[in-house]
Amino acid sequence: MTTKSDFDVLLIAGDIDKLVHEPARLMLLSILYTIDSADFVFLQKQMGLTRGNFSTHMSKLEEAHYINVKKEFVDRKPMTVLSITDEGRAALEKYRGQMKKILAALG
Amino acid sequence: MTTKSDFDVLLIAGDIDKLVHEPARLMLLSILYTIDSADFVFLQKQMGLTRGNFSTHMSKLEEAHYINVKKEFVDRKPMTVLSITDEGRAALEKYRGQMKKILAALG
DNA sequence: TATACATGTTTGTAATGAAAACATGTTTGT
DNA sequence: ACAAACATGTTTTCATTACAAACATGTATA
Repeated sequence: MTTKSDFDVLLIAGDIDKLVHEPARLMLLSILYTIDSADFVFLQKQMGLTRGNFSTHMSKLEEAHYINVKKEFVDRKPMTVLSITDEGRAALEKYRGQMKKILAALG
Repeated sequence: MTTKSDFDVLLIAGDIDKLVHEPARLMLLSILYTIDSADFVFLQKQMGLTRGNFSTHMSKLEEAHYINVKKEFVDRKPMTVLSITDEGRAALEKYRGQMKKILAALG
């Protein structure tokens, strides 16, 4: 018989995607998951992050292909538009599944 | 009227307790939440961490008073027993509540 | 009595998150 | 027209952190 402790499900915490797990990025990815796309300044202000901090988190998600970053000009000013990718959706859904299991195991 | 976006609940991700949120510690705290107490070697092996890594995570949770660490001798060998504190339980429950809201907002 | 074993801790290091400083261009004020 | 303020992001710098290797201590064994 396989030894299956009552907490074995909790071990999946070790497989969590840290790129998604980090709070600021979880927030950003979740927002984009619900509203599909939004611009840099709007998101940065809503989330209460500095521009620098937001920028680095954005870049990491972009490098992972979890979001798309499109740069355009509006009223002669630069505007950066973020949108979630299919890969990003999949990653967040996987994360959600893992976290749900963990939370469920806590009763 | 207060501007309440449909993703406002996701902003609570910024208030998450990072001490609990870190995967290895979330795992450890969750295990102790379900089985109350266990020893160092058992936990370290189950969790698949090196002793050094486990030791530092343990210490951080101890410093935060989320767990108790008791050292004794068994068969003339040192044994370290970890147990969750009320404060630790409260922290994990708060964390669970926050994460549940976030996950729920994702549909 | 040395060699291996067992249990943790401390130290060294690479990665990370956060904000300040910087770069680039635009609008405003005089 | 020209400087100062504003707007949008990026790059750099810094402190913290997660991780594992090395270390310390004691025990069992050959």
